[in-house]
Amino acid sequence: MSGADLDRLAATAIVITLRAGQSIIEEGGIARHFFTLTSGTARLFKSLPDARQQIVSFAGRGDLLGLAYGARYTTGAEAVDEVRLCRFSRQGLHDLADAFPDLKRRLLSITSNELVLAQEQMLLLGRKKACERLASFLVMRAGRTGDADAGTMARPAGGWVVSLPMRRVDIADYLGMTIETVSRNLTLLKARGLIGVNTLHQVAILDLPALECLAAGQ
Amino acid sequence: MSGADLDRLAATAIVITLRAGQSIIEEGGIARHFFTLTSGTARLFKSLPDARQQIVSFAGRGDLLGLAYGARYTTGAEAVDEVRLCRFSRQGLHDLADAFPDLKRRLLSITSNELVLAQEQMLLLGRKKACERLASFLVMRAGRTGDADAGTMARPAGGWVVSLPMRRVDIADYLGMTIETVSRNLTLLKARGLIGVNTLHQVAILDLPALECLAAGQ
DNA sequence: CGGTAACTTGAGCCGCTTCAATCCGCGTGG
DNA sequence: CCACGCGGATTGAAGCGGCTCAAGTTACCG
Repeated sequence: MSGADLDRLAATAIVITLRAGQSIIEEGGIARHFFTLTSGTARLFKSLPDARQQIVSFAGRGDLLGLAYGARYTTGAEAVDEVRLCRFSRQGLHDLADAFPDLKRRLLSITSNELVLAQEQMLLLGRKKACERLASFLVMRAGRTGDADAGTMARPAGGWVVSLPMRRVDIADYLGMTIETVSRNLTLLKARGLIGVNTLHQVAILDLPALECLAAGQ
Repeated sequence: MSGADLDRLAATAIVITLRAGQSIIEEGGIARHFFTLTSGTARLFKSLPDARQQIVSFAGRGDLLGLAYGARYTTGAEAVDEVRLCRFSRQGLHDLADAFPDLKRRLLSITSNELVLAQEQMLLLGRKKACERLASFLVMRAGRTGDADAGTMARPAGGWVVSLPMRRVDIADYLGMTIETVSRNLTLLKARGLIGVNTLHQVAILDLPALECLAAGQ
């Protein structure tokens, strides 16, 4: 996006700050806006009538929300921790996309990328065992090299440190399992010496190669 | 795509016919081409080293293969039954997309659509029970209103007839379960009077509302 | 410190997988 | 035209991984 594009878009922008748990996008609602996340983490999810939930992705700083859909939002979005975002008119983007082909290329690139991630997640949900899922999740989180506030990591003496701003129930809903299974397998990975659990929301990766191996299903 | 675009693209095209089981795209291979499927059905899949497989989608007539990826194919593709397709140069498409912004819009629309379907499938794989998965699959297949040769349906006296060109193992790999569970649940749905199994590759939907209800998780 | 929400741990159970046997459909050749 | 053979599908029995339910523990916040 060039500076001029951004300026025109910025004219319709509203800055919003939300606390943990508050709703950003209502699943099935009419898609009037889209958002850019400037700080914090959000969960994008789909639900079944009896409250079963599947988190489709976590969004961090710089990510766009509410884009890849038609007239209605097909996923909901909620704040995982304190979230700041800019709200834009959806129509504004469409006008802009018509005027600036480069923007379309950018949107295509973002969407393609999300599709590849979604397909990787389908492999995880359909075919991986619980501990492989958790390993995949931790490796993926470690790969977010500080591009999001909540996903920052550093390399202290103890190894890679991964921050997990979400609660266990979010991890469970992302990996298609229960909080108990998440908890048990975290303990398991810790007992095997692959990770260290520093606090509830911070995990140290002690043996990244072994974790990657597990994540790959070997 | 306008006629002129197609003409330029067609200059690089090669028509290919494959038998059931033959490979179209090798997972992880360098992405030199893309394909349009003109008849038959293909499976797109991702694999783990120990041969566990997840089918990410089935492609029918008119679908594009090998598009939404980077330098390498992130999913493999194989023929489910006899498949005819046109092979195009990937570079040709990129040149064309730069010259004709409308094509980009089209690609974005296709990719967005696939993303929405992928997210729906994540909900299925992560949170639905075996019989709900099978019901979802059959309803989805019934929804393909004859846009693909292999997915055609008609409405005879007995109800909607859905054609399933793929084998049970493909259905299992698509729904994240085993062939035995697929088979058992087909028998179950039949016993409940929701479907009738005409042949191995053709199922009659006798109670679509009930099947949709089951698919939605109610 | 107390209170509460979130997390961990334990015990028992259930749905799906695994392993194995049988059945069916279809093509082939006698 | 029918017997045979083979790959794929169904059915059965047993085991197990993850779920459910329940209790205990920890982190966090006023």
